[in-house]
Amino acid sequence: MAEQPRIEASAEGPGRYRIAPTGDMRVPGVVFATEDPLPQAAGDQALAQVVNVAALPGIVGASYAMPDVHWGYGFPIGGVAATDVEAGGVVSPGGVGFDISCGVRLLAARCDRAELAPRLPAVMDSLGARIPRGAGRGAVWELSDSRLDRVLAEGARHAVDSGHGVARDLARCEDGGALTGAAAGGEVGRRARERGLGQLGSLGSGNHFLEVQEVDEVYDEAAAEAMGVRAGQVCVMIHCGSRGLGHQICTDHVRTMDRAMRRYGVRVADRQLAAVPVTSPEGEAYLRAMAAAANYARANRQLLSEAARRAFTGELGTERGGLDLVYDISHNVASLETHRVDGAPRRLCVHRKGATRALPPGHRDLPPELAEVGQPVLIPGTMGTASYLLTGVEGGGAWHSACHGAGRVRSRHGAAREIGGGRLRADLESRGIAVRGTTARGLAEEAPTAYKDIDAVVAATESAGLARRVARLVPLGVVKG
DNA sequence: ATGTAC
Repeated sequence: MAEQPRIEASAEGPGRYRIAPTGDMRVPGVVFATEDPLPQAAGDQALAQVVNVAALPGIVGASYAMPDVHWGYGFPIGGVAATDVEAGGVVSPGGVGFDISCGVRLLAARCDRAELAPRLPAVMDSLGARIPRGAGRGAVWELSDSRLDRVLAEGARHAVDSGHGVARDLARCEDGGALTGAAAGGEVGRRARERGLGQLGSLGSGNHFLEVQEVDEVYDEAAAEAMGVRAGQVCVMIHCGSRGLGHQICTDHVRTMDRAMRRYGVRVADRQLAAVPVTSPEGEAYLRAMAAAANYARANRQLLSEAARRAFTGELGTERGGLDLVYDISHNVASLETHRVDGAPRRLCVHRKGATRALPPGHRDLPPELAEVGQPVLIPGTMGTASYLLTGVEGGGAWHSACHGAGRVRSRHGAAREIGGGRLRADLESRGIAVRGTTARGLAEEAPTAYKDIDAVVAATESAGLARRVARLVPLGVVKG
């Protein structure tokens, strides 16, 4: 176990802690938190990982940690790191995570809680029957090889073009629903493709979910209205990623980089930080494969949205059951962005792993209808707890990034030992939250006690000036992966 | 997160 690094309050403002550069660190560590900046889990090495990331070739600014930071593979989950592409900056699959483009989508229903209430059990049953979940195969849309190619290249756009959604959906997806520059060749290996064929339109497992929610509180009426949500409204939130395809791509490219690193003279503090220069053939190949997996994840959330729409319209009719996309955003991805560094614009490879992009009002990457309010930032809560809709703010730190969720503080095993799934289900149902899917063990592993308090994480994110609250959502029903 | 171990 590495020694816990020294961390101190930052002079740059409230809600910030700093790890001064020592040893091989090229930049400081910056941890955003209101109090107790140390991750709570016993043996959690997240801060040591913040230090390791600070030593990556080409890193600029700082090695950042969001308020929900916890221990991950190589990089901490809740970590943000940018490298200077033209100054030998590296790209690392560990800085994106195994679940490439894991993310969240929020849809707004055309009804309120009271209108839905009599039909909620039937809607939940229909969702339970329509939403593939759990490990392994199961898909809303079984793909042929050529269809998979289109999904990898065009993401949610191909799903919509094929009748799975409406054109307006794409305007409300980050990057218009498709990252450009996705792999056209062997960067996505045969095993990754095989795993992807049978999983498009599926939740997966762990903390992934589809929830029916109610808008519990609105903090900014104007922003909420621009985004298409209002108090009392029913919403659907989907949290999932690129399933086995993204996992296999990460595995394959970590192995390739682990072998290639020496050739580029890249030395890292932890083998799990395997990295190569962004401009190297291996770096470019990873970014193309990552984009393909990101497109798969976006199409995955699009297909699940369609399944949810069928469940809602089936029970509520085509008018009341309509689901309008609020936004779709990833929290596990690297992107090439231009930012000012020491006063000059630089091309950066920004790794966000368990961190959400949070563009401020007026940013040119926003669609016109969101230009005034900023980028919607979707923060999924833990089962049975609140979720949040935030928006990016001017001057947001960490290259315009925010948190991504509550952040685990107890292992799956530890969580399951603490509370039985049966009791948890009874607790949820006694609070009027319908649960469909998963096993007792699956429920117990995701117990709210295994996570930080989402309200506190979001408050810390806001007070650190990373993003601000637009609305809070609470669950009415959950379909667990 | 993950055909929860190559």
